[in-house]
Amino acid sequence: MGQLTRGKSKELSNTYNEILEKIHDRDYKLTPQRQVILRIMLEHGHQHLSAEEVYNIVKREASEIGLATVYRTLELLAELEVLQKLNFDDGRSRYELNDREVHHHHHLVCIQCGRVMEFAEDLLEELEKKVWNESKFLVLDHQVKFIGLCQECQGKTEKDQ
Amino acid sequence: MGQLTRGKSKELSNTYNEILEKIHDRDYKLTPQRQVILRIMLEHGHQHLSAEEVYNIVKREASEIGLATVYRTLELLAELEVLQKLNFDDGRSRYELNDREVHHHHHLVCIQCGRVMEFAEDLLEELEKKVWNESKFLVLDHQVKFIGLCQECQGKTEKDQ
DNA sequence: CTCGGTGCAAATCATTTGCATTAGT
DNA sequence: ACTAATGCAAATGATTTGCACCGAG
Repeated sequence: MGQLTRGKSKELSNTYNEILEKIHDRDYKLTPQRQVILRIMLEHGHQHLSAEEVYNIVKREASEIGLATVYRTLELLAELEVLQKLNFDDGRSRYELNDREVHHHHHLVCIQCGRVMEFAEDLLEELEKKVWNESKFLVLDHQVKFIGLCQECQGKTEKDQ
Repeated sequence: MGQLTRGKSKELSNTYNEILEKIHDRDYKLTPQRQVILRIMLEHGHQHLSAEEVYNIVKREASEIGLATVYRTLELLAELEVLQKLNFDDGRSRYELNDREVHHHHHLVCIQCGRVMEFAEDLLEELEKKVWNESKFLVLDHQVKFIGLCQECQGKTEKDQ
């Protein structure tokens, strides 16, 4: 949230204004719908929202935006690398803010309660380097998902259920 | 990786017969459909097949199995940890053999041509340990996906297309 | 003024499900 | 025999798309 103003900054942009600028640079139009959805994603960026969830938040907070537009806008923001599209095998895509500071983290998906937690990014650079050295695949991004049992559910499985 | 023979061995099983036994142990019926699909997955286990692709192979090689049964069987085999369910954001789930020897590897997904390559499993144990130490989340499995450009497509993007 | 963007409804498409029939055990 | 498993076909549910209208540049 600091107001950094100087510096060329990395490819990823994250402040509201930087993103608006990015939209403009790519000759996309700055519609009120896009602004609303972007604002909501900036506010709820860590919540792994699905298109429908975004749609509902919009309906509650602002007036209303067509569901199709929500889909199209989320897709657009993912293409702009503002959002990251995620899949937790619950039958719908989810989006999270691609935060420059936090970069992305790993996801811990509990098979019992379905909750998704986060785990600070770590150790992947070394692996990416290795991928490049051994296969010449140019890594632009990565997603790491751990499937298992969260602390609460570990207790449960032994006794109940 | 070594041929450990003693000990209780890990949970994963992989030979045709071991899997049949596992099906039997869990009181699932050993139907010809399940045997056919299992055989096909053992033969094409590295190909990230979708349900529909399995369905077509069945139709070509053996007689025919209902698509719904293919879905149900793949789901069953995933539950038995014989298969791993994967998602490469192409709108359908894919399945790959959960090979005990190779364990699973990371996936390199090319954003240009869509091809999916594999990369030997590595370095994740350390990270899993860290996850446990810091968050007490019990990791049972993981999936690592690298998104980027394969060697061929790196050339293309600079000139063509 | 001109297109790209939006909203709606209809279309798609993967996956799931109800149910009568079949077949492992 | 007793159920679980199968195979349809119909239902579901997320996502996409066609198209008339609207509004950002």
